[in-house]
Amino acid sequence: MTTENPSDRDSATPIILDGWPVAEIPSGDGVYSNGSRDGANGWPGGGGAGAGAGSGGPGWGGASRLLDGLNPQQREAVEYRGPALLIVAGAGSGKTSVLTRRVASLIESREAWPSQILAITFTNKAAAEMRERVGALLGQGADGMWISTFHSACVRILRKEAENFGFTQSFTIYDSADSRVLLKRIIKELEADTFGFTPANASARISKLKNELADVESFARMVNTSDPQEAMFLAIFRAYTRALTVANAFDFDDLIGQTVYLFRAFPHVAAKYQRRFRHVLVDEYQDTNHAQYSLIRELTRAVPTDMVNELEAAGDHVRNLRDDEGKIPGASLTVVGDSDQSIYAFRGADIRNITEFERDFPGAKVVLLEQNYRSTQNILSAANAVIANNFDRKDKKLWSAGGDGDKIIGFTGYSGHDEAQFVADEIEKLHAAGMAYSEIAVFYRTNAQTRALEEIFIRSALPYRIMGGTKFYERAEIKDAMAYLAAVANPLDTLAMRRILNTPKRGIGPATETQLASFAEANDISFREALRDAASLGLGPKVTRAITGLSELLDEASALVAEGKVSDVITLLITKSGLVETLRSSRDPQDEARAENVEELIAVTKDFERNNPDGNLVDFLTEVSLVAAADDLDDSSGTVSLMTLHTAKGLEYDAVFLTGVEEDLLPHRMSAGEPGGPSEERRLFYVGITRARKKLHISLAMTRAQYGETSVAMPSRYLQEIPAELIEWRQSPGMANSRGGTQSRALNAQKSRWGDDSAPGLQGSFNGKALTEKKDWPNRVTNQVRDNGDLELQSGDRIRHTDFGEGRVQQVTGIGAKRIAHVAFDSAGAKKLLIKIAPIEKI
DNA sequence: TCTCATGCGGTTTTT
DNA sequence: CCGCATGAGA
Repeated sequence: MTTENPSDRDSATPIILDGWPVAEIPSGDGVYSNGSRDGANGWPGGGGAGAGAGSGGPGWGGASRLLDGLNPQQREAVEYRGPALLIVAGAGSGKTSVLTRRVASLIESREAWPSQILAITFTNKAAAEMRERVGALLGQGADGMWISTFHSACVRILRKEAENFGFTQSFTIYDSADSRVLLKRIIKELEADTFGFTPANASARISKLKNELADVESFARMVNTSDPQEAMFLAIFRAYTRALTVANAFDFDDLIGQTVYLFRAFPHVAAKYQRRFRHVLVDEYQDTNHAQYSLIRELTRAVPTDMVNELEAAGDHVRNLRDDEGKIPGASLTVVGDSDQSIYAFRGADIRNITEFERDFPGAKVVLLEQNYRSTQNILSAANAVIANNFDRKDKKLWSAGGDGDKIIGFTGYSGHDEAQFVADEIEKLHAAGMAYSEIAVFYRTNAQTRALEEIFIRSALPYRIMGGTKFYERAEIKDAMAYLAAVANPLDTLAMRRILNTPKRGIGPATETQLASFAEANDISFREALRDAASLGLGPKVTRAITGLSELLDEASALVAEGKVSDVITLLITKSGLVETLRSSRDPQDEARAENVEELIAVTKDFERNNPDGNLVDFLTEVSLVAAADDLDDSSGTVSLMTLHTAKGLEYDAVFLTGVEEDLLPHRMSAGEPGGPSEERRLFYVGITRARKKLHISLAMTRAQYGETSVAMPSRYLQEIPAELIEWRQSPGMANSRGGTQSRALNAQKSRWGDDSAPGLQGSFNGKALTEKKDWPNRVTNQVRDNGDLELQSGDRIRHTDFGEGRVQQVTGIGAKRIAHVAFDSAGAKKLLIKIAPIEKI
């Protein structure tokens, strides 16, 4: 990930402990230990108002700077000192600002060294932003802090400590796709598919167990093995766990779970980190799962006296950290979160971690941030009204001093394309009125919804980018190239080895692969060594040559690793393996782009080298494994951003389009069965609403295409939870329906939901007839992509568009394939069209 | 062993 | 609709 700055990494890669500034604290210099200021050794018990702002005012110069422009609650959140602090931060309440200033104030007041601070965020993007903002406040003073995600913090610890429990520090990290490949093989071997197991559901179940910190052994103890299906699952879980261990690999969930295990099994290891981190801060606490919660608990545990003595005997400076009893008190914990924005329960996030924080950490202080600095009051009122429908939540109301602002704009399209056209048109209007594209975002529930949006956007020549779509690193050819690297870095990584075995095709088929695997098994050697011994397997000469050739290439590459540059290693691998060459000479036209992608990877490694001069191959692999969808958000690109509601969390835009607000989509059909499903979906809607600063658009469609079929869609139940006076419907569900023609209401339409007291114009529900009348829709958009070749247009030309009818070209801009016609249509108004693919003809 | 054709199933969100 | 698995033929 891009979040680790070089100096940060430096201290981690070699020996972590020795590099820590804390070891260099001159003894007797009590200023930097907790002991010097009020309430360190024995925290002022229980939620005391004393510790922060009031008592003994700050004696350092920069403090007021850090408090500038903060409201009283925010100030308190920055200044409070105590063992535990919960900041309940509503959407847009300035929590990042509070968090960064809190960190800065700890440093500036010399209450802590940077190295004593651990700040954990959920995404690399958030970590990067936080690091940047802390850096802006402190400059070099921020160096040495750990500001990272749960996962990268754990990787760092695990790499350092792996040898303690049977792994080597060059372990591979399996992402969810890797896990599924592995499970696929296991399920096939065990013939577990007959019990209904699939890689997806097995992986989900294992992940759930690991999030609860269960391992195979504990699971085996509680499972009912007389149930054959359960017995089978246990077998899968066993095989999976064993495969990971043998491959010297961790999956995503292991990164957290194994770190907790490490701390619990090896108290002296835990003590190092407990001693080091005196201030632990956790962002998005409502999204932590049990494993993450446990990790935090372990990290903030006190170090018992005898363990401190041990540390001291080993040469650590611990005296300043001891309390009266000689132990090192637990680190101070600050968590920030908002239970209304908890949207990851499906992934094991436990909302109780935040709702029961005060019970977990007795004496914890709670600060509430309710003033919103982001959105207009209308948007906030809608958000408040929606979220109020979730029961069992603490009442909390966002408010703004910024005025009501514009009404929310509602629109109902006849189809997903129609809806997309509305979005595109509105964006053009906003842009024409001076709003930058980069300040506009379009949200949707599922990735599948991007298709219609993309089609229309391309045609309308709207610059857009999809955040977290098919990611670069998920492409097969990139995974192939990465597998070569993984195989070199971790020779035990059988999964990677098998992946590259016949990629590119070198005549090593499944039969040979199985032979190699059983040869390895029988002789108790690794797959890698089996490759080396291929000659003794008695295979055909051609196959044997292919195998030894690959084996030698890997050897050559590992020799190169020692000399350094990752880019040289990857270059060697992808050229000598023939990976690029094969793609280049393929007659599949898509392979050309794939070859370019693989070569792009070289550029990526060079970037990495520039940013991490001391980074090695393992560091590079780690970085790549942990990059996530939300991380490559680059706001400077000047494009409209498209993303799922989940990706949207934590971001904000001037104008937001919330699309597909329909039953079965939001709330999603799949959520209906889950216990907290509908509430979580509502929170997702709430998150979407609260991303908007000034303009919020909510749209839906009457029919939606899915899996190639169109089906009738119903307005989302959440729509009617927004007070009618806050929405201005450009085209309400009722209006959209009536325009379609006859008003025969379907018998099963839910009339009561759309009673007169909700939005006006909503009474008419969708009817089944819409489908058959589809061809008459005025805004209908065909979904075939066409190519107009070198169609020449100039201003003054008349054209005909399949959807918009006839119009006159006003202007032509752009060059080549990106030529854009600005057209004034006779009835549809002004549009911009990408000439190459727009469904138009000259008349 | 590789390539092509056909049929089937699946589908939420992601560190 | 799309990707993937499966099976036949080269």
